[in-house]
Amino acid sequence: MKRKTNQRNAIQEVFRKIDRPLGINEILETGRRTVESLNQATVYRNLKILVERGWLKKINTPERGALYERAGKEHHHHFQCRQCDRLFEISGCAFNEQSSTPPGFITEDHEVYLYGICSSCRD
Amino acid sequence: MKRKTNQRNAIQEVFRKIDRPLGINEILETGRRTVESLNQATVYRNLKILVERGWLKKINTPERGALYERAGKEHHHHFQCRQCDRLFEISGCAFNEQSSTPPGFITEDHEVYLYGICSSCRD
DNA sequence: GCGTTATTGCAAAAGTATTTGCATTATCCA
DNA sequence: TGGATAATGCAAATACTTTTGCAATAACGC
Repeated sequence: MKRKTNQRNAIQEVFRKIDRPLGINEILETGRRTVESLNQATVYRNLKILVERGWLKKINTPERGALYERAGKEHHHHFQCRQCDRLFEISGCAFNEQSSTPPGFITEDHEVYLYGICSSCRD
Repeated sequence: MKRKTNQRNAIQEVFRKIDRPLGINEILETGRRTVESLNQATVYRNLKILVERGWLKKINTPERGALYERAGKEHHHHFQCRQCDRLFEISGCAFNEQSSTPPGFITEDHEVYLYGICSSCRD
C-alpha cells in the first residue's frame, strides 16, 4: 500500500460511516455510492491490506461467514438480527470464561453471538 | 427414509461413538471403518434425513463451518481446541442473555464459543 | 426367493467465496 | 509534468462445500 486511492478511501469511509461488521457485498454496494466503478476484486484486495495494516479485523460469524469491523475495539460480542440479518456490536462482556471451562481445558478466548430482533426492526 | 441401510447405520454409529460435533470428513472417514464403500454423497443425503427426522442437529460454527451433533441435548455451548481443532460440547450455561442485550433489542437465543487447548492436547 | 423401488456410488454440476493474470488507469515523486 | 509502477477493473481461474443425474445395488413386503 504505497499510494492513496479513491477506492481504498471509499472503503474506509464505509466503515467510518457504518459502525457494525460488514460483509463484502455491503462494503461493495455502499462504497460504490462514492466510487461508482468500485470492483469486488479491489474490495477484497483492500480488505486484506487493511487487515494487515491493523485497521480492520476479520471476524468469522456462524451465520454470515466472513465480516469485517474496525480493529482496535475493546473486547465485545455481537448481536445478529433475525429480521434484517445485520450484525451489531455489543459493548461489554458479562461472560465468565473460567466458570464455563471444563476441567483440564484451558480457555484462551471466547465469542458470544446473540440472536433476536434489533431495535429498528422491532419498531 | 423407508429402509434401513448399513450406510445410515454406520453414520449413526459414528455419532453414538464420538460425542462431539462432527464435520462431513470426520463422519465419512469414521463411517468407512464400518462400511468401507461409504460415499460422501450418501453422507450428505443421510445427514439431511437425520436432521429432518430430528435425530441430528446442524450447527454452523465460526471456524469450522457446518458440523452435526446429536439433537435433543440441553442448551449448551462449545469449546474449540486450537491445537486439534476438535469442537467439544460444554454442558451448562453461565451466560445472562438479559444483561447483555442492548436497550431496544430483543434477544431470543445465543451461542458461546470458547477457544483454547483441550485436555488431551494439553498433556 | 422375487420384484419393486429406496438407496447408494460415482462423477459431474452447481453455488459461493476468494484469488489471480493482465491490460489499463491513476498516483506521486524527481 | 513526465514516468515508473502501484492499484484497479474485468474476467477467468481457484477453492470449497453441497447437490444432482443416473445406472447399479440392496431392502423388504408379498
